Amino acid sequence: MHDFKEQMEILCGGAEEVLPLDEFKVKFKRSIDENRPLMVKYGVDPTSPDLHIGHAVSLRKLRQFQKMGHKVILLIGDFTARIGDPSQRSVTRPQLSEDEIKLNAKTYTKQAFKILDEKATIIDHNSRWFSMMSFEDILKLTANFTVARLLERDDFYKRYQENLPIGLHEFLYPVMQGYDSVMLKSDIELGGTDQKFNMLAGRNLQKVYGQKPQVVITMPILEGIDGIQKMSKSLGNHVGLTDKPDDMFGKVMSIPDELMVKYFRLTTGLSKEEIETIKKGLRDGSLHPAEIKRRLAHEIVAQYHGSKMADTAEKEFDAIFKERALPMDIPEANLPSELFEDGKIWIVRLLTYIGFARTNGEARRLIEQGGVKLNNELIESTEINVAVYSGDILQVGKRRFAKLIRF
RNA sequence: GGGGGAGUACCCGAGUGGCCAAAGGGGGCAGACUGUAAAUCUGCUGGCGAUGCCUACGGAGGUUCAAAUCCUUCCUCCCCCA
Repeated sequence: MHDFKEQMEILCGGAEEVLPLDEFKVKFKRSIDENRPLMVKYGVDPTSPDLHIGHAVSLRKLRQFQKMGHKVILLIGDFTARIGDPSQRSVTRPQLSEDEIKLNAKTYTKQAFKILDEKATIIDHNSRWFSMMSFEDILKLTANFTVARLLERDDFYKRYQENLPIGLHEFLYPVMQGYDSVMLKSDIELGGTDQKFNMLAGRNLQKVYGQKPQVVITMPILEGIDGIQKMSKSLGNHVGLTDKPDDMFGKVMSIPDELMVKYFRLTTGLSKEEIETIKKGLRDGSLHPAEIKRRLAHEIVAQYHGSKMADTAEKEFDAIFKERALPMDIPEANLPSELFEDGKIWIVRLLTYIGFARTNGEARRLIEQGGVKLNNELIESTEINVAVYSGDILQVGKRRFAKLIRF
C-alpha cells in the first residue's frame, strides 16, 4: 500500500478541483484511521447508455478510489430521466419510459464495469426517494435555496443576463442532485466540471440536514475527437468504450495534436513523469507527434481490448493510411442481378444502391471530385455503366470500401 | 392581462418584390499536401438519368406578369411591463 501522501496525489491527479482540499485530507485520513471506506457518489444520466472515453475519465478516477478500498455509489438518475431534461435548446428530448430507462441503466452499468470493480460498487436509483415525495416535501426542500443563490451558477447567470429562458424545473436540478447526496450520505461526489454547482448544492443541503458535507471533486471535460466540443455521442465526436479496436485506433489518431497531452493525462494510466517526458519531447521536437499519437491510440485501445488487439489495430491503420492498402475486412455489398442490364450498372446507381451516396446528386459529386474508385481505378465520368464481378472492390474517399457480390 | 420581437437549408445567420436554390460562417464530404482520419490549402454541399423540370425560407390562403420579401389568418417560440 502506498503512503498517505502518495495516495492523495494519485486521487487528486488529473482532477480539476478538489473542494475543499483540506477537508478531503481530513476525511481521507480519518477513513484510514478508522478503517472505514469512503462513500464516493457518482451520478449517472441513463438517457444515453453508450459510454465513451470521456465518461471513462471519471470512471477511472472512481476506480482509483476503489483500488484503495473505498466504495463507489453509482446513482442512476432514473427519476430525472423520466421527466426528461429539456435544458438548453429547444430540442425536446423524448421522455423515456421506465423500461427504456431500465434497459439504458443496464447497458450503462455493464459498460461501466469494464472500468469499475463491481464488488466495490453500490448501485442506487434516485426514484427511490423522489417518487415518494409530496409537493409539501418539495416545497420544504426548495425553501433551503434562494433564487440569488441559484443564479450564481454561471450557466444560469449567463442566460439570465442575456435574457435567455431558464425553466423553473431547471432550477430544481441542483436541488435534486443535492438531495441525492443527502439521501446517500456521500462523503465525496465526483463529476465533470459542468456539475460543480450541483455538487456544491449537495454540500449545502447536507449541512442543513446535519450531515458532514461531501467533498466535491471535479474532473475536466474531455473534448471529442473534433478537438472543440465536449465529447458526446450525439455530436458524433466520441470514442465509444465498445468501439471496435480498429475504429478506436483510427478515431484517436484523428484528434488534433494539441489535445494529445490532455488525452494521455485523462484517458491513460501513464504516470505523471511519463506524461511530462512526452510533453517536453513534443515541445522541443525530439519526439515525433505522429509517433506519440500512435502510442496514445495504442494505450487507449489496449485498455479496452487488450494489447494484442491494439497491435493489430495499429498495423491495420498503417496498412490503410500509410501504404494505402485495402483493409482486412471489407464489408460486402450484395447486388441482385435485376440491377444489371447487359451485365452493367450505371455507376451513380451503384453508389446509391450500396449507400455510399444518399442521392444521385451526391454520387455525381463524389465522382466529379475524383473520390470514387472501382478496383483501384478512378471513375472519371458520371455517365458510364460499369461491369461488376463478384469480388470487385468499390472505394469512396479514403476509407469507405465495399466488396461487391453479385447474386 | 397589456405591449413588443422572432421563425430562412444539417446548425448559426444575411436577405424587405425580379439579378434567389437563397450571402457569410460552422459542420459534413471530396481532392491536394503529409506525420494520421492533425494542421493547412482548394473544391463541393436541395431533388431528378438533368443545358431543363420539380420541391423549398413556420402552416394555410391571397395580391402580383413575378413573393423568403407585400396582405390575411393560423401555429410555435421569446422578451418587456403588470
